[in-house]
Amino acid sequence: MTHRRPTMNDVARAAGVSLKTVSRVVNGELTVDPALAARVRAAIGSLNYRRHLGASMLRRKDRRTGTIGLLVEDVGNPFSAALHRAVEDEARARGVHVLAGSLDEDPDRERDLVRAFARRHADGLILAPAGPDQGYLAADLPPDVPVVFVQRPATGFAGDCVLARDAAGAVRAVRHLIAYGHRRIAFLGGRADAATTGERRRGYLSAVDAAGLRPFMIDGLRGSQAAEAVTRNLFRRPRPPTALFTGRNLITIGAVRALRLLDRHRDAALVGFDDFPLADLLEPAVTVIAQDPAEMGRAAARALLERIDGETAEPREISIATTLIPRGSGELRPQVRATGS
Amino acid sequence: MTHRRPTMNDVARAAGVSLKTVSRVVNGELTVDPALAARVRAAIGSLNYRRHLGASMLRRKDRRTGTIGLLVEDVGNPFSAALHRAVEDEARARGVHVLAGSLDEDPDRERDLVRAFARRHADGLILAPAGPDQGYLAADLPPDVPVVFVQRPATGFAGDCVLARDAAGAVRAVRHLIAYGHRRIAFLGGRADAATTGERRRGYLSAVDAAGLRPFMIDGLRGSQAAEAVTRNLFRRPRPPTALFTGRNLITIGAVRALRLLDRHRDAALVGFDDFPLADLLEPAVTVIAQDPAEMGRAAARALLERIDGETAEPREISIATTLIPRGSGELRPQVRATGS
DNA sequence: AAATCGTGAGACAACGTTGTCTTGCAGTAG
DNA sequence: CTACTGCAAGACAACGTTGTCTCACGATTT
Repeated sequence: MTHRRPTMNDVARAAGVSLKTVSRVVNGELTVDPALAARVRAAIGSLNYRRHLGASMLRRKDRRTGTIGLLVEDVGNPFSAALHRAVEDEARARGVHVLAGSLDEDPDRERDLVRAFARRHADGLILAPAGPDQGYLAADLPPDVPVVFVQRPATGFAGDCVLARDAAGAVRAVRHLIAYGHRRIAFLGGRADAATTGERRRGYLSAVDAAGLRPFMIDGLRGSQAAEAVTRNLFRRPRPPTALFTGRNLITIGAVRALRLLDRHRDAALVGFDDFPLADLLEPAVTVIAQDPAEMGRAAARALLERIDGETAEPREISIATTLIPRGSGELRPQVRATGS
Repeated sequence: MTHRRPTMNDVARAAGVSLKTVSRVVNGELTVDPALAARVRAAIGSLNYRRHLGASMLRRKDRRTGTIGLLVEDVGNPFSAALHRAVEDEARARGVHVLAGSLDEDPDRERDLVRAFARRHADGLILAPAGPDQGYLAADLPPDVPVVFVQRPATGFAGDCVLARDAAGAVRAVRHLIAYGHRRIAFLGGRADAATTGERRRGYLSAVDAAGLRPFMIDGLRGSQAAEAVTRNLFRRPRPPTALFTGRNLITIGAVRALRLLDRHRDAALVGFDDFPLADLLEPAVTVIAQDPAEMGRAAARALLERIDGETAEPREISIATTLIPRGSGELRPQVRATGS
């Protein structure tokens, strides 16, 4: 006799009851005599029986798998990892598990992973959109599987959406620098097509405009090294900026490296979007507009779990505040006085 | 008519073939006339049919789900996140998806999550053991589901094991400090029952012994704040250490904070186990024994996928080298000359 | 005391898919 | 021209579970 997985039938035989009674006990129905139920549970224990999830799901159509999918930019970066962790905590409190995947800003990968999670019967999805359009979700996802978007808004599919107040945060950063006397403030932004970058850029522009300054933007930076190179070039120009506003944590780190190499880290001001670990231990410590990835994760998970529990209200947009954390680098005053008025 | 999920039968009717033929096409069997297969595929496309994973798994017993489970200490910490990312990349190349969970060093949670993943038919598990014994795996996991352990060895269950050379790395760190003239070297370690801490402590002790020095250990630190507090107390003593060797990244960071606050960061030497982002940008930059979490993740994933593909050799132990990265903090010489011989 | 009700427990079918067996048909050898 | 082979494609059962229906039995009502 080979190592066969025990079935409800085996349990029923061992306990001397019918198959159906075992099913009832396993599903916690209360219409079973306690003595019988105890016998069944004993048999389950001694056979080490586990219900076959597939068979169960096959029979009952409404069945939840107790799994949600989380699709973020990169499970390895601190922002996504913190969000993941918060989602996991919130889910765990409800007995729900989390499947996570990294998109790498690749729309094809986004669609692939959505399909994969749909096949695995995820009860719902938390998605940080990578592609420009999420219309495909209607076709790839069963109609009763809700999606909550985080970080970036979605196009072409309705769902709750948890966003940081990107534009407001950017305005705050620029005003802060202006308050410290800066008039040449450069913006170093990420990929041009990412919605977050767009919002931050918009905030930068409007604040710069409102103050009557000339905007100075470099867009489309992909990573820390690109940001470092660009920053070094920036300070070779005849009239370099006196302050930098960087659009995301990797760019901020690249800028810090460049300023350090150029030995400008004590006079060029820097405010970064996104907090990052150890920002407070650098010299000078880095002033940031902090998002709250944990709060975003919690909010997204809560919204999703409510939808899964049947909430049918109109999709909401939940926006999570950003905080300016002054640490030093953003409070440096310009060294070279502007010659104008 | 309600929104019913299309079945193979629906596809068969639409394509004018039998149910079984659809099954053959879906499973890529080659015994189907190309013209028929094309008709079937067209029908699948127009109905947007997806095979019901549960029903499929129910019927074929050998079926892989294409999912592996990853159980790490905390998906939010940089080490685990990097490992996760590497596992995901390696798995993705084989079309396999990754379910991840955080254990928080809690043995109960470890067992819970293993059960949860078993229920979801994970094809295999990568586990960084939290508890002292993994004997329960034999009962909770079907006999054909392989487990690969990372970071810490397992007890009571056979499986491949991917470890960093913890003891060797610790010896290296201590020798490095000794070479720079230190004779009072303190060790700040993590939880006493974690195998990694044990190994690192062992390495510290043997290197200190070999040099004829007196060991000086503080164990059981849980996080960054505990490490910070302990370090501050340490330097209030009459003869404080001239060098610190810290047992993991969170402890290193706590120690850095304390040294900074005490303004000892320019004279007390520090070598940390585990690299961490921005260690090179601190002042002084932090010398570390770097593990290679990405390499560990890749090795673990490869080993697991081989096992899943039927590899049956004896369990291997794969050990991944650590690297000493000198950056400054570990090359500070002791300021107060020892008065001895 | 007969009729009614409520409740616990079993019989049976069905979920969507795949393994096995059978059928039908064309091609080929005798 | 018959018999046999090979192969594509269909018929049917089975996987392990749960929904629905039915039955038996004791308690309550008339």
